[in-house]
Amino acid sequence: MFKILVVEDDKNLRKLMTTYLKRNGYITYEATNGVEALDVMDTNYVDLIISDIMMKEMDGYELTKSLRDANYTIPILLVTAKSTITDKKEGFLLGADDYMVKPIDMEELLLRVKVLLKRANSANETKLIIGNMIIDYKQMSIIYKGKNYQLAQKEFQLLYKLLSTPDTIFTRQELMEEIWGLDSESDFRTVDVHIKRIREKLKDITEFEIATIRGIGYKGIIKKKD
Amino acid sequence: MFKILVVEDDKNLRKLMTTYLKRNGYITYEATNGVEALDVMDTNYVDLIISDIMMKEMDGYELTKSLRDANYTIPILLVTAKSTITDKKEGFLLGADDYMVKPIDMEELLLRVKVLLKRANSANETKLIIGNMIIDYKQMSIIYKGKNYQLAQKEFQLLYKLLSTPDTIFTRQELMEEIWGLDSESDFRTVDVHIKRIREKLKDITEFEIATIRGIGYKGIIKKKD
DNA sequence: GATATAGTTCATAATAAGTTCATATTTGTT
DNA sequence: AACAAATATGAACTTATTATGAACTATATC
Repeated sequence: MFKILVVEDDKNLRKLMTTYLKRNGYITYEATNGVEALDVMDTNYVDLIISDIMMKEMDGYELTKSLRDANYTIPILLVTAKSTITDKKEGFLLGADDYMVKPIDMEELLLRVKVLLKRANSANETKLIIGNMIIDYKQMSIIYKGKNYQLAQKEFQLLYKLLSTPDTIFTRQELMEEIWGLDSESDFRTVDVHIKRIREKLKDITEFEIATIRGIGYKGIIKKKD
Repeated sequence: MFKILVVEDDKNLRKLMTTYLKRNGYITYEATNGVEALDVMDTNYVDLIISDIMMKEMDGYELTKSLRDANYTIPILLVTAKSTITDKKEGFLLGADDYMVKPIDMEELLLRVKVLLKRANSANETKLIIGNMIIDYKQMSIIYKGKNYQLAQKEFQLLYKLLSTPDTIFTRQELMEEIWGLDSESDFRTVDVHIKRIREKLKDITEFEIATIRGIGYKGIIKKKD
């Protein structure tokens, strides 16, 4: 199910929104300002952000900007009491995806959330999203907390294979056949070396692990949080 | 430039919107109902539709539905005097992308149009602004810290392509097809030479980088400042 | 038609990816 | 604890791909 982070310092409004969202099948996280929001995102995968603009510590504009700067494409819906055109312009320019003015009509909120999620998800085709890590097959890139990790081609394919079917054991044979091709003459130990290099290059990422299954092969494990 | 079809039976409002849009660099078409709108689309390419809901002949809902049924993904912004939630729901469910209630604030209309186009096109601007660097496609110029850098045509197009969709890997094949044309007989190594010359000529600019993806192609990277 | 500019090709150097292998370390078994 | 078997690791090596410089060709400019 989709996970929505509600950033709002007014407790009543925040509760109203999360209750409404939960009742409609969304999982919600809460934060009272931008800094808290970033904290939540550090440890949880979030599909969409609904954020107030005026808040202490870090406001909605700053939150939007810092997420976009870090290459996050997550949909952001800004909410505000002010409705001057300058405010709207500011929000849109910084990369917000939608904008609603208080008082918020909850029905409309749900509708807009739905539209935003639909749009974001149809562009997520060949991506594996594991916690804070995004593995994009097409771009051959791994993004973790805004940082880009570079793997060589064989390494990347190996990792993708292991994590797209987690908890499943693959023999070296199987991995070689799929990634090197049926006719490969390379030694099976080559797989070990690649696994070693993946572990080394991605040692900062705690979201997953490649486990050795002695006598058989390897499997990808996705580590669950809380 | 972008082409916008305004579907509205109230002549005054229609003129107001088209005037405003034209003044901001859009090309506009007009229609007074859904049937006329479909006629216009039959003979003209349109990037976005702004449509009233209540109209004779074919209303905004029907127009939206018939376009979506025909698999058009063109962005549609519905405009209405009614603002009940049922109406909004109806519009969104049928596949509209945004919704505005009369009276229309023209500044806000412009903002929403821009966001919708960007989303649909993700290449809204003909200028790329990356930190201190401005890449103007029309003028084929690159300005960085007040200084002008001159690239040859092919070089410029390559750079523009890479930076207008950053972080995306392009194969030499893809780059050639897009810039040289489908039927080009030139060697793929030619791309390498151009890349080399771009890097050489723009080596002072730290805002971006062209990364080699060994075995695949190249990608543009926009470097974030802290 | 001379000159400059852009674009292409090609040979060679440089580099990164992939492989192999010898050795260290870990793991499971008795 | 001792042993065997398997895996991890570091480094050397091989291969494939890209970068580079320079020559060459086409195109535009005067």
